[in-house]
Amino acid sequence: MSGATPGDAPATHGVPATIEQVAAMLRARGERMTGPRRAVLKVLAERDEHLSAEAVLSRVAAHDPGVHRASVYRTLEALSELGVVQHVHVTHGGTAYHLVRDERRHLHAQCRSCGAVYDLPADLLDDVEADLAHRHGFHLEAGHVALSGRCRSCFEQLSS
Amino acid sequence: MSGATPGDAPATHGVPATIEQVAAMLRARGERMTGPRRAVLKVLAERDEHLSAEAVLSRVAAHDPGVHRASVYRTLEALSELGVVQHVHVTHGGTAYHLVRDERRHLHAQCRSCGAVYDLPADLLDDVEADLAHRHGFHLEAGHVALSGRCRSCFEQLSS
DNA sequence: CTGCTTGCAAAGTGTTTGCAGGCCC
DNA sequence: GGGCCTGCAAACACTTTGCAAGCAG
Repeated sequence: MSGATPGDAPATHGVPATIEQVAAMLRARGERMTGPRRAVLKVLAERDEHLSAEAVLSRVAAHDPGVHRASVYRTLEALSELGVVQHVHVTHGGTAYHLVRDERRHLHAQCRSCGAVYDLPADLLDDVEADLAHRHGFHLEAGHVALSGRCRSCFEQLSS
Repeated sequence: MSGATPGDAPATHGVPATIEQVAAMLRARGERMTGPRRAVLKVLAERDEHLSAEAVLSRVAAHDPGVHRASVYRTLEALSELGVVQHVHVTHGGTAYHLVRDERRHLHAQCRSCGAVYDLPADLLDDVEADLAHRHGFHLEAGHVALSGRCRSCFEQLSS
């Protein structure tokens, strides 16, 4: 028995619910759980938002100013490779990160005008994905970049 | 009568076929046709490729080393606003540019692994576009960012 | 103690901007 | 010859990297 909170599954794979589960996943690959990594996970878990690396940094820094920018970038990359974090490329300011949650799988759309990022149903592009795979051999990963366009209010503003 | 090549339409709007037509479109807005702009248009017309700003610069520089990087960026932006050039955001190295051609309207997909950009049928996302507009008020501009995924060969390489 | 991770600082990439002079129309 | 455009250089935002020390397991 480990020191995991009662009710936790061992979870050395799949979508983890606690920091200790992520720690186990890291150790299973010969990697380690550290202060900065814990801090980044906490920030991502606190809010269900799409945070830029810089936004993660400043929230981490609020509680622990010692954590360096480079460590945040390296942590986000490590957690992405683990499959615990997903990153989405957006056009405005780089890359957005969030925890992977089974219940919350979704796609992204970004407004070209105001930069806001919206969540879309996960299955929106399923048909297109199948079509691309069969007809072109291209394996779409639809969640990896935000679709671009105009949100309702920006669109109306353009017409007026 | 302007000095346009015989057979040219006046074209102060729509998709132009010659540099003089673009010049007319610029003048109609109080802007000007210049050496650097001509050079950029020539480079884009020579190849039906997706060129990065830096690639445009180096091809322009091959014939006219005096043209500055900043002018290429400003020209590409000016021509985009005119509607003569389209830009597509790709994840690897920034932004890709190409001339707008009615016959060649298309979407883009980029391989996450090798970075190659593929053209896709223009109507691929028409249904999704209509759906998003009606149900979410989001007006998709599907050609503005490249869809992401893995091309056939990179996908097969991952599985092996 | 082994070696994965960190903090630091510097470099890197792609792009933008302020300014004085130059050239289009 | 008015003012849009240019070349120049510096700044910009975001991200990556080499290195020696630090800490997890």
